[in-house]
Amino acid sequence: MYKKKKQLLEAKGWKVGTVDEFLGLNDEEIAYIELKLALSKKIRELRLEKNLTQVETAKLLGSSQSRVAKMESGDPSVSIDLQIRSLLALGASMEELAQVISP
Amino acid sequence: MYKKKKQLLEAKGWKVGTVDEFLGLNDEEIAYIELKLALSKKIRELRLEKNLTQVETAKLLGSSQSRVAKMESGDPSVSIDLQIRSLLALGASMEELAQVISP
DNA sequence: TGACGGTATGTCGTAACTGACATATTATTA
DNA sequence: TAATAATATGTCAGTTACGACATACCGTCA
Repeated sequence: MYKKKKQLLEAKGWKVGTVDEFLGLNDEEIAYIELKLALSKKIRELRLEKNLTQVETAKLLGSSQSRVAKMESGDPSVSIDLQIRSLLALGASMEELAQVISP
Repeated sequence: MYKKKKQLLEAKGWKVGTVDEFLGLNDEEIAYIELKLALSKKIRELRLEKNLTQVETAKLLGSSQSRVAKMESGDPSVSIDLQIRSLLALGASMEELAQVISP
């Protein structure tokens, strides 16, 4: 199974076992999850750019290390809302944000 | 008071009275609210493009008319997450989404 | 090997969001 | 004017997302 599909499923909170578990994910859901994963990567990217640990970043955001880890993995318990607020707090511009969504 | 500022404050859930209420909104918060308002407008735009009422749209989204109205007004009780999911459900592409964020 | 810094994973109580409903407001048309 | 359709506003109970904490995992360096 391709890595991207696996990530999609895992981000949805599913365990990957059989192939046809892909059924049940419609276009909107796939777009949503891909968006979340793209934001994940950008958060980690900005954090590393600034040479911050997850603990330091959590403090900066008023959050916790575990939640930062979840943000960066596209965990189902993390909303896109929080990801965007975090990116803005990390200094991302609107242009950068837009580029994450549509590179 | 300019309309945009008024919208910003109202979206934040504040009543507009005096000028210095603007204090307390930092850059990130302003960016967040502007983003929410931009998404609001796009939701209405797509809905009207499809000649849907809020009631019809609510049914399409599995939501309610009142929440659609709030989505379209950038109400503080509506998350960016819900706005994005709604836009995707209304058929918005990633490119459109990106353009909303950075026109 | 062990210790340590960084990250990942799981759980929990609380706060924020959500759909639903009631009701108010606005616009249009007879 | 009244009636009707569309939208806006307010509230609330159920759900979800949140920060916090504990603990597990992983790499690196002594």
